[in-house]
Amino acid sequence: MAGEALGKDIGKDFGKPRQLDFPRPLTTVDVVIFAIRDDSLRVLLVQRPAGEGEPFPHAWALPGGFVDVAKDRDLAACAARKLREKTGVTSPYLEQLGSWGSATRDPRGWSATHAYFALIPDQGGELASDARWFPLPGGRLKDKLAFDHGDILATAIQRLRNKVEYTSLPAYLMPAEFTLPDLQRVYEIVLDRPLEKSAFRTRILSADMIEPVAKMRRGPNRPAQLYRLKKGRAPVYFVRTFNPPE
Amino acid sequence: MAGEALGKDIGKDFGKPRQLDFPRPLTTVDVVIFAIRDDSLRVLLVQRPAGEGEPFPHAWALPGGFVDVAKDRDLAACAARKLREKTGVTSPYLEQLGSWGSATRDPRGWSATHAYFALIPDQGGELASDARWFPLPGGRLKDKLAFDHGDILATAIQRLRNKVEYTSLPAYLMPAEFTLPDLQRVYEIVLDRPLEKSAFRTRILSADMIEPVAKMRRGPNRPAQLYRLKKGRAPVYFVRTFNPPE
DNA sequence: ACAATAGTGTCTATGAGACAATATGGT
DNA sequence: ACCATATTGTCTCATAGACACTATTGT
Repeated sequence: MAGEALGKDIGKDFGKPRQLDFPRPLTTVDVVIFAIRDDSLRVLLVQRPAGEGEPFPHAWALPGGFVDVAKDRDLAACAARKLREKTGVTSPYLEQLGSWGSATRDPRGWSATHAYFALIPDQGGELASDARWFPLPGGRLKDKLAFDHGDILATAIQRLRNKVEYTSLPAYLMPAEFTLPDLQRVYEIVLDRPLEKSAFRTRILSADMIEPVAKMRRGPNRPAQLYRLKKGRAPVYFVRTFNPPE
Repeated sequence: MAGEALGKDIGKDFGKPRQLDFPRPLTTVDVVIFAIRDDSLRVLLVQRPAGEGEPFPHAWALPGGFVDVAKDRDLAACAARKLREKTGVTSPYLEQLGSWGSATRDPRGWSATHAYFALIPDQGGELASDARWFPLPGGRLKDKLAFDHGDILATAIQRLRNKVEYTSLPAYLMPAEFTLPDLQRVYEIVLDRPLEKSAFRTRILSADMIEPVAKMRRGPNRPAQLYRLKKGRAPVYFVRTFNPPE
């Protein structure tokens, strides 16, 4: 069976496929999905199944799986499909994080995963029953994850924090309409340190990435202007970082 | 034959490998190798073979090839091996660039490549006979490359230029000893614009990334202090970019 | 002395950090 | 009026950009 499937793929158009006749690594795609929930940064994890031959039974892992050469046109489409299947989100911020491949990361054999990195707004309720949002206190996850997913997650958190210093990425974690203090709070959650109100506002407003809507957020105090992301959601790169506090 | 090779990989430790019984994408690693030669940024390309069943015969391509599950412990080792085979360099700057995978990028079937990005000093003479250093006038390559290697190369150039704005990466393109004007020249070659001498020197020297050696470069004018990279070659990130000229 | 390049200093503009001051709603 | 939060303003500091100036070699 394996031979037939592989042979069909190999022998299609070429007379002498000798050079393709060697074992191929497994190919997977995994997605690190971040969202802000309950005032903290969270990552979506799924529990590994416990069937026979399944590696890391019951362990928590990044959502992902094998590339389906029939269904997936390319890697990004595969990542988008996995994100959609788990969260229903179709138009997120999705970027490639990197790839991890080695002889030992999967007990089933030499395998390589293409890791992606998604930012989505808080989606309210419904999740697949095997999925959960895990908080990341101090930018770390307590639990050990399946495969090398702990490494991949750590890399994703580092990349997110690093980019938040000088880009508009947190905008993709916001709901459709939000205030400047809301946005600042999200920056502070991700960076885990307070930012200066005044400098923050100057920077965001001069970046020309958001526009006011004709509404105010009302509460028991002075109302705040509501904004939304401008169309053409390309992330903005600032010329200077928020100065780290050493 | 194909079935036997695949079966050996699959059936090793598990009783019911049903879930692995599907076609696997091809897995390759490609390396974008940059160096400065003759006062210009160059990339190392190799010519595709012309045997039967070979895709893109005679076309130029990035050095790379299939992951060898017997020889390569992991992806980085595979990339380092390919770099070593083509250039003899063993201790370069090597980082992951990203991965490209789709049903159509290789006529032999669904394939994914893990692309790496290397910076090496100019190595003087000897190259494999199928390899050549191509200049990149204006940050572009005239020739069409095999597969999607043109896209990969363009991404690598963009990443290099972007990082050069705020990191010490060009240091890895320098020979063991170099002067500050030498280093500035390399920055200018990569960025394709002149930089201010004074600001450049202040920035590099305060970054604590190089140290003077007890020698001067002599010429028909004032001698220049020679420097070398400090040990622990981690790249330095500056807190501000060189201001782009808009 | 002169050419040529190495290296330093001076002045200005920009934007962050600190923090004070003001604005505007609900109660 | 008072509280709480939003929004703006003021002052200082660090660093890039522009550009002038000084230093040191070979010829």
